[in-house]
Amino acid sequence: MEPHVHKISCLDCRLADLCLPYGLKREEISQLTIIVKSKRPIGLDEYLYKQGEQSQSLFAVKSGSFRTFICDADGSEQTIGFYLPGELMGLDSLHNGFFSCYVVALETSTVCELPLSRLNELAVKIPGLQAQLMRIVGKEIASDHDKIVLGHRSAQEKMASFLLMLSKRYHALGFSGTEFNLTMRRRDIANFLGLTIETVSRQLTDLTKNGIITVKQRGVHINKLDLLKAIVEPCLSNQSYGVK
Amino acid sequence: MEPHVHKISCLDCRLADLCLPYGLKREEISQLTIIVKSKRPIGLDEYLYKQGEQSQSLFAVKSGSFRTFICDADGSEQTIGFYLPGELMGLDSLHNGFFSCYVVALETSTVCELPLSRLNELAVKIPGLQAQLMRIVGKEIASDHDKIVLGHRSAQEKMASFLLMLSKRYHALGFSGTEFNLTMRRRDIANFLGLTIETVSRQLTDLTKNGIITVKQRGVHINKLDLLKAIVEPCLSNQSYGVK
DNA sequence: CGCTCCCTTGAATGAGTTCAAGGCGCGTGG
DNA sequence: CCACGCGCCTTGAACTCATTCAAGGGAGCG
Repeated sequence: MEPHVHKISCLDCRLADLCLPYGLKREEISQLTIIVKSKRPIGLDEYLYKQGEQSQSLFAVKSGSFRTFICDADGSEQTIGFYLPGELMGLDSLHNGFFSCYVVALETSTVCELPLSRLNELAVKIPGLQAQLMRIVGKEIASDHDKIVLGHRSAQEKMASFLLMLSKRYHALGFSGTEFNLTMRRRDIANFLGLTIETVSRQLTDLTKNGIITVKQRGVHINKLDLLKAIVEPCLSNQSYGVK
Repeated sequence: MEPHVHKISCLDCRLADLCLPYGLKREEISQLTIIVKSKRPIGLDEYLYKQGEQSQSLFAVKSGSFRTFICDADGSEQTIGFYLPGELMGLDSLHNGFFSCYVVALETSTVCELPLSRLNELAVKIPGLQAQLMRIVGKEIASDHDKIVLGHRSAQEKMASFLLMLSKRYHALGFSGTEFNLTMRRRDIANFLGLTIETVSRQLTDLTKNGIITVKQRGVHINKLDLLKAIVEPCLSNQSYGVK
């Protein structure tokens, strides 16, 4: 028996305002819903797509989380980032139609598939959709710039930034911004931040000793958000100009 | 007397194939030309736009070169990248309508201004323009990913990558890929790569001692392109899948 | 229970920074 | 035309932060 894939309309999706439908009229969202393909859940360590594959679609995270990384010539991974619900994956493929990254699930996760051909058709008809797509793309670029800057910072600043980045994103999703689970392994964090596992571990220990956070396995509790922000402060660009 | 600004049509521009007009029909390029505003030249160290300013336009480099950077809370600069002719600046502002970077000229340079309102109108009418805009945006994202990865590399690899990146881009512009001038200062290179000026200097010296390059002031000659590539090799993602 | 994977901790090493000094090229003004 | 001064770049030596190497603890699972 075929597993039944329950299709949720973008109209009912609680992530709509963080995702493509933001700013669209009900009627327009209905049209968007039509082109969205639901996929079966992606399991832990399962690939959503691979570097070099031809891209037919973009993907929005419906639930769970993903890690995206590039593979070097010698086969070693370079984690580029993490995706949480509401975020759009596959934008890198707009360049030439091929994915330039791997995307792998950090837990059992679900996605909405957006076939590019149909998305482009619709974007021409719905200017608001085009606009939102551009906003999302611009956000991706701005966030990549933050990552570039972060790469030049100390281990402590990297670690603090990483935690704050997650805190903000979980908060925006309506979850707690001070208590959440790290769905990625330490080595993923280390690889993402350009540090070793040992350094990540030591940084977490230091933050714990200072009473700023409490860590229990993958679980993190931020006790002193202000102190965490104070660590990151000097490397923050003043870029909160009217952010949505 | 008003300085006369000579307007060159995109039809005649030798950069057209590297810029927005790529893939458009002659008729469509004419329409694009109409919305392009020529601006007076930008002088050395002059700003094209600043972080926090409202964005009305994107800008294409017509001649010269630019540096883009973010300012920290404490006022220190973080160079994000460099722009050469044919490249599009201001994509980061698509996020929320405000520039998240500064852009400053590294030499006397000229740009084409593309008012966003008119560009968006036109993109709806010309699907090919929309497509090319998306390709450019995707390229920006892919190149940002390369920069993130580069941030985790050794000083030698960073330096070699930087030179190769310039080599490729100059070559694509029809200039020599093995002999060119660095239009940026050492401190800009250092800041971009997340190194100190001293380290950049030492790396250049090392490459010179190995006979790989010859440096005279801002002038660089790559003697052994293959050796330079060999240094970068291990950090290259296999991402030349059908690149234009 | 014993394996494996994940994470932590400690000590030695090293790449890149910091600090300090000096050289080179270029514009300015005598 | 030369002298001076300033910015830009290079070089050397000491230091430091993160890495590397090595060992051990703890959770989850067959």
